[in-house]
Amino acid sequence: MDIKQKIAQRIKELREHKGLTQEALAYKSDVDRTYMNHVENGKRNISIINLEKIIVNGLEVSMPEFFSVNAFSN
Amino acid sequence: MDIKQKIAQRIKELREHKGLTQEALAYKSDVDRTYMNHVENGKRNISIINLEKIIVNGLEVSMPEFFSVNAFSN
DNA sequence: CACAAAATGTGACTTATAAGCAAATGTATT
DNA sequence: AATACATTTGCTTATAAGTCACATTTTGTG
Repeated sequence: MDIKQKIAQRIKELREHKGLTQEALAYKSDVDRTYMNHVENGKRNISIINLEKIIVNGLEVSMPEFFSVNAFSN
Repeated sequence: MDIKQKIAQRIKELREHKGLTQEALAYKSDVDRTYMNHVENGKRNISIINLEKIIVNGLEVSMPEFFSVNAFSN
């Protein structure tokens, strides 16, 4: 699986764990709802600045926590 | 410190630990030597695909290892 | 069930900017 | 001063960011 899809999956996993809609997460992350949807479907080669906004502001986890061994090894 | 600079620092740290030049790392990562330099100086908002190439192909570490707690928490 | 309302997904498009590269300069190291 | 490594500027091209209109799917309520 490619990195865009791993990112996508991880975002979705953490978003659902927090009980947020894509729209709510987008709002917290300060990105467009449809952009959030694209990312969560592995359709965007996101830049590190936008990714960090989603991780830190939106999902409220640390970078190491987002890129956990379980989610990203292999 | 912003995320670009954290990435920059972490790349430099791991590159030097492996005893590679910027040029050698660039070659392994399949990016331009000057681009590698820009990234390592925190001047580029790198995309996740290029970042992964540098981490996995160039530095030969996993994503979780790159984004270790020590390097990225706070 | 039916059918609204909420949530998610899609494709296409413009604008902003990342990617890539060349040429030249800077900075040691021998 | 020659070699190796790092840095900088400036430019073009490729593509990420951002948004819209609309479609589809899922969920809650009578």
